[in-house]
Amino acid sequence: VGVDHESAIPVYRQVAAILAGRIERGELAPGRPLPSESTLMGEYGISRDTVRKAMDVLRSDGLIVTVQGKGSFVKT
Amino acid sequence: VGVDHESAIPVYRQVAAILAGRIERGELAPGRPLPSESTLMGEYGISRDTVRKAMDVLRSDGLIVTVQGKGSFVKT
DNA sequence: TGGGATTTGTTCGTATGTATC
DNA sequence: TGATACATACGAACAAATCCC
Repeated sequence: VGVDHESAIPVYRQVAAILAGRIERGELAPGRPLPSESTLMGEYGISRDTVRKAMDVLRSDGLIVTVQGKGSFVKT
Repeated sequence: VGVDHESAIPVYRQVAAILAGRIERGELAPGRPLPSESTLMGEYGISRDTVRKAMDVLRSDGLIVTVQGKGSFVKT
């Protein structure tokens, strides 16, 4: 599963949708950490800024919580 | 020798070039430790993030090796 | 055995600038 | 004009490895 830089859908929304799907399917279970920003940058070949924007969406949707120095976690 | 924050050359690349020069001249000899990240932060008035980016360059160029808890050393 | 100091490793928080569309 | 995306740079917090006493 990758991102499409040609798509009309912004990359950060594509990544947010991908991660939301992984959460919905339980692939990323409640309480578990998401991949780090650095890992996601590598996985999808995108900048940290874009990763963070995707995380902002998930946080706004109440799917994750983020802790400085620790990581982002699927909401329980 | 200092860094120029106004230069078009990123600070981390300037620092990498400075350290590379010190290695080339033998001022930092093979096997010897480089100054710690903390020391370099003070010497050049830059953040740890920037110091580490400079180290990344030197490591990629095969000039140094880094060991957690010990330091970075000029490659022998 | 244990604890403290030092050092590097990893993570998120924030701001600025540039380029593109 | 505004949204998107990348790069740079500074902070801050926590973790892990090493060393020494």
